[in-house]
Parts: sequence; C-alpha cells; structure tokens
Amino acid sequence: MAAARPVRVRIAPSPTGDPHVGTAYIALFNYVFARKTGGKFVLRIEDTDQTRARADSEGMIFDALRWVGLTWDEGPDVGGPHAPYRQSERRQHYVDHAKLLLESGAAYRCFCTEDRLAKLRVQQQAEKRTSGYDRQCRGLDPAAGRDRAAGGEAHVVRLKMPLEGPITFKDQLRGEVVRQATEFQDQVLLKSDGLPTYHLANVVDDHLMEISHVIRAEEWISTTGIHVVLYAAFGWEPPEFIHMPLLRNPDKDKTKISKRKNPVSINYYRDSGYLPQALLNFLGTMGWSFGGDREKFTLAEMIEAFAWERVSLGAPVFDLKKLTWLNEQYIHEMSLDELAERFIAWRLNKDYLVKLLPLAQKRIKKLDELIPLTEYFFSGDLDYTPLHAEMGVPEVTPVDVSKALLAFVERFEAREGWSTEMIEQEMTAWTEAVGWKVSHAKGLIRVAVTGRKSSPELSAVMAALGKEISRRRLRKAAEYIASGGKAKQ
RNA sequence: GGCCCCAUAGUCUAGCGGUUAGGACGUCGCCCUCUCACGGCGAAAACAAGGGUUCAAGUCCCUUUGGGGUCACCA
Repeated sequence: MAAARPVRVRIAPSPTGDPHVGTAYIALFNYVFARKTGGKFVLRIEDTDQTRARADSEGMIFDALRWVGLTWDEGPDVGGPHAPYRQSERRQHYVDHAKLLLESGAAYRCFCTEDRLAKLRVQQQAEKRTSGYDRQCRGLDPAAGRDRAAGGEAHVVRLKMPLEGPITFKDQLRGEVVRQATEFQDQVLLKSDGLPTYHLANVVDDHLMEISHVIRAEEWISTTGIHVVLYAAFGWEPPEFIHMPLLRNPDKDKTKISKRKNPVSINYYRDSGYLPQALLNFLGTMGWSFGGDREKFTLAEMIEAFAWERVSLGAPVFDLKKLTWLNEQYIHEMSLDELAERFIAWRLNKDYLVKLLPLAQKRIKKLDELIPLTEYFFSGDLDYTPLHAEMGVPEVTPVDVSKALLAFVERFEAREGWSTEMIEQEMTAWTEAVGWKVSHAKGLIRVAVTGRKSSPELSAVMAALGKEISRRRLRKAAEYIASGGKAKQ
C-alpha cells in the first residue's frame, strides 16, 4: 500500500430502473467516509448497457439521493474536474485504454460469434465441464486481428487473464482474498458495440477519477480479481477495496434484496411516508453500529463516530418493522411546525391535490366529502379483511387469482414511465389475457388498489397514486388472496 | 455444482480470552389512562455442531453444517 492519497470515493449506479435502496445504502457509506476524512464523494453514472438503460432512471436517482440527503461533490449534473461523469460520454477513454492493452499484449480481439459462444455453453453444460469462453481467439496473431477489425469484422476485446497462479487482493474488511487464475475467464472488456463492460469502464474511470477507495457491495468481490489484473496490466496502483455486506430480503427468503419480493425503490419509502433521516439512520444500522447502545443517530453523528472497525460482515435483513419504529421516533420528537412541513412536502400539497381533484370533483357536493372519498390516496398498505368477499373471481382458485394479479404487476416492470395511458394499455391487455369478465378483472384490481368496491377510473387512480404504491398494493393483495385471507396486514 | 464471503434470540446488533452474554425492533404481560396511542416496568427468546489451542473460548485454529454471493458482449 502506498502513501495515503487524498480520499476520493464514488457511488456508481446504473440507470436501469428505480432508484434502489441498495444504492442509498452504499452511497451512505461512501458519503460518510468522504465526510469523515475530508475527501470527495463522486457520483458517476454507469450507463454502458444501452439495452438496459432507461431514460427516466438517471433523474430519479439524482432526486432520490438528494431526498435522503446524500449530496455529491462531483457528478453529471454538478460537474467537476474529471467530467464527464456519465460513462456513455466517456467512450473514447475506454477505446483508447483498450487499445493500450491490445498493444501491450494484455488483451486480444475475439471474433467468436454469440452463436458459437451459445453452442459452446450448451456443449460444456452437457459434458458437465466448467463453463466459460474457451479462449479460441487468444492465440490469434495480433496483426491479423487488427486487419480483420480494420476490415469491419465484428469483435470484442478480451482481457488476457494469467493462466495459472494465485490472484489476490486485499479487502479492507476481510483481509487477503485469494483465488486461482484458473477460475477466471478471459473477460470481455469492450463489447462489439464499442462500449466497455463494467470491468473496463470501472477500472479506467476509477483510475482517471483518482478514486482512492472502492466501497461497494459484496456481490463484486468475486470479480475484483479481474480488476486487479486490469490495474496491473495498465501499470496502475489499485485503490483500496471495501466490500459492504449485501442487504437481504426478510422472511424465509434471505437472498439479496430484490424488487420482486420487496419494495426496493427509494421512492416507495418516500411515498409511503418514511422520513429521509429515518431511512438513512436505518441504513446506517445495517452492517454498522454506532457503538454503545446507540441506535438512533443523525448523519452528522454517524460521520463523527464512523470507523470501519465497526462494520460487521453478516448480511443484514432489511426489516421494515425496525425502520418503521425509527421513523416513529423521528415523528414523535419533531416540532409541530416541522411535522406540518413534512406532511405538506409529502401529500398535503397542491401538486398532489391537482392529481386527485379531476377524479373527485364530479363526485362531491361539498368540500367536506373529499377526504373520506379519497382516503386511500393518503394511505400506505390497505386492510383487505373487510373486502375478503370481493377478492375472488368465480370459477378461479385463489392461487390463480393471486398469480394473475402478480402477472399484472409484472407487466410494468419492463416499462418506462407511469401514466394513465400506459396503465390503461397494460390493463386492457391483461384483462384480455386473463379472459375473465371485465367487471371481475377490473373489480379485483380496484379492490387491491383502493380497498373499495367503487372508485374513479382505475388507470387514473393508479397514475395518481404513483407506481410504487400501486405496485405494492397489488402485491399485497396477491399475497392476501394466496394466503386465503390470512396474510398479515 | 466449482470458487469466494459470512455465521450471537424471529430481526438489527454489542462483545475484540475471564461477562449472571448487553442493547434495540418485534412478541407477550403489567402499570398509567375517559378511549386509542405515547410512555413506564417486566417476561420469554441467542453464542449452528464437533474437534483442537489455553489455567480459561461467543471470542483464536481446523472440520462439518447452514446461509449468501458469483460463475454474461448486465451492472
């Protein structure tokens, strides 16, 4: 390890969907470490996968991170000495660096088609051999490769991993991690579309942006070997590696936290009434402890008390109950004025009312009728018990009803945005797909989303309610139905 | 399955060789009280197992078991 460099850390989210709590979690530790050490906290957008990138995602990530209060010193929207901070705008860096590796012989061009790779995989699986690229192009004459590439032949650039020997790196929290070179593939560095893979972009950017400590989730530990080989190939000094434990799903399923099973979007927490300071505090107790018996602390206090020694490595379960309790503590101690401001920022504001009013205006005779009529617009999870009788479809088993509801939710996973039109489209398609009477199909969704037998036009209600709340209620209803009415509310 | 990481109550954790194994969420009980909350008090609940090392092991080592991660032209 070299002499201490100025601390520079980064959070590098991929704009592929909703802002993830895992992003906030890792951002928190990066942020706290930067503040603790007087270093810089950088936000970098890793949008090198054009097939998965979603246009609305980046802005949501900015908003969500700002909402919890983790602000960055350098980033795509605020600029900085190492701009641009969006990988799609740094393409030339990756191409240049890939070329460097090609020239030094640390990488090679691979002309294997996806087709051949797929067949190879099938064959390897059949023979129960370890899978992976067979390095067919590794032995190709570099000059010939250059010519073929110049001739326009599609190819990728692969890293020449060592063939044998140990590959080790030091994780600040775990010590030396040792793996064998034979366990690695010749990882693709530059894709055939000319964009880099995570490994190349990450290493190049971290170096160019002078990142001193890579603080990321544990899922990256198994690919860090590739990164250290890359650093060595470039002749660069690698940063310190610190892998934080992974947040996990509650209940029997203890896999890493995922949106199919739990609300994972920061927007969900915001929309369902959690306070940013409570969420941040809660995240701070995941894998880290303040010391003593302290569990409630502010960001500033966490920075003050922060030390890596206080990180525990067991992957924590993200349990809403404790988050809710913390949130309660913050609400109770808040000044009335502050609390009022919170409510206003949350839903008691003109923006939100303007969304509801079109749905309510023609249904009320006096102002006093609004709140009772639109009560479900100000709720989080609903209680389905009184509606039990309404939550079935004739001739269909509860399990199938539940599955159908889940299938409806799934329709939105791949789609960008959230609008009345889009919801209407999916609902129509779904209604046809399930083949139930429209009144049954939509009735089911109505009860799930509003907790009532009657409501304004569903797609408009869902649009106003927001994606996260709508999604969660549909899932909860599915859960309720599948459990035969016994699911805890 | 190979490899890697991890292991104190249902959950989050304290513990860094000698503790009646501490705190918190949740659960249950009692008290407060016009109700409901809040609050207060209390209870049940953990060192995964087996071997070592040591005068002494939740703490150090090994094995087993369990959980997780990862094995892409995704990050």
